[in-house]
Amino acid sequence: MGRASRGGRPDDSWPARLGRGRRRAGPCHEAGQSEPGQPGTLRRHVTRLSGYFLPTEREPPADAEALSHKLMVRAGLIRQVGSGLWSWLPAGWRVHQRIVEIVREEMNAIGGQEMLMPVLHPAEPWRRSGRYGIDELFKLKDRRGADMVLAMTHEEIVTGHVAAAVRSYRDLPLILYHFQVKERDEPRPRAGVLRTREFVMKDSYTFDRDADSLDVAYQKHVIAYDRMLDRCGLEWYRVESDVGMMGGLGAHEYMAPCAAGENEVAIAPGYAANVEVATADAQPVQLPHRLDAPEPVPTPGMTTIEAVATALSVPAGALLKAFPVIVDGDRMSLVMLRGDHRVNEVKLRSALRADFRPAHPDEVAERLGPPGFIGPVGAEMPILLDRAVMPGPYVTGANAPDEHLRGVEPGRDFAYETVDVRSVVAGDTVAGGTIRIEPAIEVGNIFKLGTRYSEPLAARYLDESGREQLIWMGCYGFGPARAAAAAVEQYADEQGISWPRVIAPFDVELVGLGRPGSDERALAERLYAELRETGLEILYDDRDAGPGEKFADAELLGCPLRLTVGRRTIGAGEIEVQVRRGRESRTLPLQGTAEAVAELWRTLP
RNA sequence: CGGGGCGUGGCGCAGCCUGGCAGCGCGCCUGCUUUGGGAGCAGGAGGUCCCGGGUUCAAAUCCCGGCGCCCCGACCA
Repeated sequence: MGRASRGGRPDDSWPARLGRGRRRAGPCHEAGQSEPGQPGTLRRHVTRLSGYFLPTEREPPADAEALSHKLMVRAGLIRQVGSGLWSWLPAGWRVHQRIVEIVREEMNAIGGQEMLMPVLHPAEPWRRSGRYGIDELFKLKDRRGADMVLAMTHEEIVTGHVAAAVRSYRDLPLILYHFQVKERDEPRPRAGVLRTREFVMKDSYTFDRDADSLDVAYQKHVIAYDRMLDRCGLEWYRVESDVGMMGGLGAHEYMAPCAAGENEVAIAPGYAANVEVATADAQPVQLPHRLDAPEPVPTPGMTTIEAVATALSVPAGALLKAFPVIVDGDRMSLVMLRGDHRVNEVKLRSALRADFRPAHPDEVAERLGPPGFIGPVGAEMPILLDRAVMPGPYVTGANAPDEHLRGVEPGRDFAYETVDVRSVVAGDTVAGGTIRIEPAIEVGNIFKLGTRYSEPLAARYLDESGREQLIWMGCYGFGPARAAAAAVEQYADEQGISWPRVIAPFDVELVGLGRPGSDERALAERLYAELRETGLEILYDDRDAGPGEKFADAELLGCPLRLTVGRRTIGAGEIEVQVRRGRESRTLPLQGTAEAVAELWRTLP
């Protein structure tokens, strides 16, 4: 890699920049024309808007809903090719590549070794790992009829390489990663680049001797991910997440809160978890007085919590909701939770340590009673009681038509096992702190795989005593496109995008007003040359267009600084600089403008 | 996979119900004017009306079939 000098960089804390000595695969083109830099210095971009492919639109596409979708299309960053399939136009790709470069640096910093694996795979390793049946996996045949797949991740392949090459504990640990396109036949692509069928992902894989060593690799990724998210300028949370169908030993997701997010995150001081797995203390509920024994009450036609609670003048939380499930296809269990709570199927699945489905109405009728009136008293099946149900008298179904029971007390009136299977809600508490729930987009995840892949793919090594051992693995994903979209969502305003400065397509947009050939334009040209000397990346709006159009386009694209060269200020020996975030303007003296701009840029968020 | 909606010039849309010259705004091209918040005047280019079939003297419009795209839900190693 031609690691060019970074002399003259305005920010040495950010060593690598787009467009410099990149030699990786992928369609990363230099933007605009290039001018030869001085020997040993950066190759600088000469990017004049008059010749740059940045098709902005005044109106968002009619079918766009999410803010990032609308703005990224309007700003000329992305264009749609098909459902969940997007092209990145030059300015958009610059953003993407800046994020990629940050991720690459942080991966290298923890000892990651970059490589590249193909997108097209033979089906065989996927059959071996047991993932060939996944619906989201694109499957195809080659001309000879051999089954092929388009990779959604690369566990099978990378594990195969390691299995073939690693013999000894001395070959471990390893951190291998690549940036590669992933293909997923998503049931429903949505929201621009937020959920697509094809996207670039950084995925890394760690290979270790044992669980403790895997912990170390995992912890390295926590550090790297924390840093890359910070550097990208995103607001983010690292949250506990579900280990999913793959099983696994632990997992976290990196979530960027934003309105278009598809996930819900429960956040309290010192706590953050995906709502799918979040645990919290429920808000208390006022229970009625106790009874010596359950007492039937007529509830004709009242099959909902609301109807029964209203009729009996008790809060919904004073009822117990019964959720009958069929576990592993045959056994029925009854899950009981407070009437004002909802079953969390992800948590229930892990509590059961088995797959389940809700029981059908006829199964309910046969084993318990009429649906809408079922309860735990007299039920001959395992009863799982959510831990938010405090001791006391509750109203439950009576397993008889049009009848409920009141004064039902867990333990006295039915036996149970305690589980934690409810979805937390805003207002619950964790260690005294109140939970709020925010939508968020998952930009990265880290996952302890254990031996999930090393076993079927026979990735083993010999330990010090010559015994064969399975390799312990972890996998770690990061989506630059989602990070970019999340940044758009988090910082956009009425005028458009407002990039964090390190991932902006350009550092500065220079707007030359006046007619081509005017004094302003001559000054703008001179300033353009000076600015480039500072190492900043400049987009120069040299179009023959009105000021309104130029300002609007600049604010839509969202570069952190906008310089305006116009008659109004040059008479006073000044030029105007606008900070995009907040849109506040100030003037800088014409003398030493470029250095002052670089100085200002360094202070931006 | 269930529900809803849409497909007409580059973008946003009207026209469809009630069949009869394919329109509007923005953008684009040329000229002149204009140059600190999407400017004005004049002239101009650009459309297999998603595709196929049917009905009809005549289909963007009615009928049948298909394809594509969006939204909600389900789903999302």
